[in-house]
Amino acid sequence: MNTLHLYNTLNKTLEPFTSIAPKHVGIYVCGPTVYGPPHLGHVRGPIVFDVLRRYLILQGYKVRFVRNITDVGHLVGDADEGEDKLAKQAKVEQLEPMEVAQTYTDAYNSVMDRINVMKPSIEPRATGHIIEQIEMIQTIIEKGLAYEVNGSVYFDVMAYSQQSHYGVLSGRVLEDLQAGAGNQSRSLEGQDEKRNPNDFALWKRASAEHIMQWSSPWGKGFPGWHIECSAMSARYLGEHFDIHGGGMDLLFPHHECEIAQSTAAHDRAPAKYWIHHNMITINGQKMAKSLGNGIMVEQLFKGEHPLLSQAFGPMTLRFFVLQAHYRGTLDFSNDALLAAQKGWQRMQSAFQLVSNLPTVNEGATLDVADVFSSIVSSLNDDLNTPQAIASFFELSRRINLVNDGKETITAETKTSMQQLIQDYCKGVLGLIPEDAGAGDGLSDAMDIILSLRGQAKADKNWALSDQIRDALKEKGFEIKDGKEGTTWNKL
RNA sequence: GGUCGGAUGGCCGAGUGGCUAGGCACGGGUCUGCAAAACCCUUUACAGCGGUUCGAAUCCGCUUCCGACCUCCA
Repeated sequence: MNTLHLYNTLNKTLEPFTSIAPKHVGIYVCGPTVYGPPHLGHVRGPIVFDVLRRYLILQGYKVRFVRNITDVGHLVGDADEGEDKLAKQAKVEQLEPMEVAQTYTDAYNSVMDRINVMKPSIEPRATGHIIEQIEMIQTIIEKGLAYEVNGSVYFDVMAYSQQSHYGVLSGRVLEDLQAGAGNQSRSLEGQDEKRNPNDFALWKRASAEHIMQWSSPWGKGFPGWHIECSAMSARYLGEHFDIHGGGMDLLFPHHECEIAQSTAAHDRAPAKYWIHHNMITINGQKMAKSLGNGIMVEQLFKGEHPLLSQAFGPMTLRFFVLQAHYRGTLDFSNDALLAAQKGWQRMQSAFQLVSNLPTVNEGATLDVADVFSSIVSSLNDDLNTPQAIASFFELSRRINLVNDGKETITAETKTSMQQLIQDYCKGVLGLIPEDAGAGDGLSDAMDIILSLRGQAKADKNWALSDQIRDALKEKGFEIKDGKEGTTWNKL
């Protein structure tokens, strides 16, 4: 494919991407609810949309990337129905809700930094946009598409569906929703206030013990579960913007409600493209607290989890995520992670060889034009990163062949190789070499150790040289003796 | 129950009418003090049963199994 195509959930088709405004793209991605430490499920979406953003930037677009922090709302399931998730956690920990939110926002962002996800252009918080949300609710009420009951405001789905299609995104039909088996046992608070079971809250009246609450035209309360994204995306990207992203689990009701609210308030659909990534599984099973198979990102980085045999670095994680297409499920397992780690290391060490590759003026035996075009067309095909990575392995193979003197390249081919690595691997995929100890003197210290070991080798003191190699390996440093000298890397 | 996805070799994971993706693991080899790396060779899979077709992992039907969502979730 010659141009970027994306699968638009709205139309269930692959569509060529064209921006609403020339050379500018607005992206809104649903961010985390910050009430717990980041787990593996938190990592996929950000990486996927980071690649999309980086690819658009490479193509010359100016991208405004908005990813919110949800620090209010969302009800707790289980026995604590109706209670605010953040408030609940706060009671447990005896902390201010905002303190909890801050702690986990920091934890989340620290993970984002480590896996090389670019910071959002704007990272708005729900609690910082109560006014915008209230104003939007008022607009919807004025249009006759929401109603107030006992200090709560509900979106009138039936009234809305008279003029617009409720269910455009999820393909859900109102009649089917009414049947809604499976959840009948869950009696939700305020259900009897609604005119119709499908109506959803825009604003909820807060009980006295509810910690997070704000004044509103309808009394003290807090915003509903979907309105924040509508209000903040409109504020920062406009009423109609390019791309809205999120996990498939948010498709219904969250995104469906967003579309309904925004359309009600602004008389137009909010986003042109809706992009949804699939979920992750652990050893083929859904990751869930009840199954006891949840893995926190920190546990992965430290190797501290019963399902993991060792620690896996941030780039291994990123590489692993990109080795699967974003719309398929991604299965985490120790074996799969080990495979990803090995593959990523091999690719990395090949890439390190490029700058020293010899070139010839004529009679070169290979080039990389085909690799270049296949990487570009893979990315254009709905961000097919696994295919792009396969091509990067082909590039690695060719680099190694040239390095071994079995094939030759021109200087132009070498430049192409460098461009591919710089612009596409580092730039778009965001896969950067994990530099072990740059700037902290580790590299210098290692040079000293390795030169001493080189001396031992020259003396044929194999016992000593092997001892040094083994000891370093135990500490996570791998030593490789090549023809051009000894190299090392951090495992 | 409703809606929507899946099932690919030992593991992960692309592809989607004819041309054995790729990674990891396994086995053999070259190289090497040994190891690692690198390179070469090797391993022909698409849940089952029917159908369409010159040809199907790819299209259609049925069956089995798995999963997601259906007002907590990334």
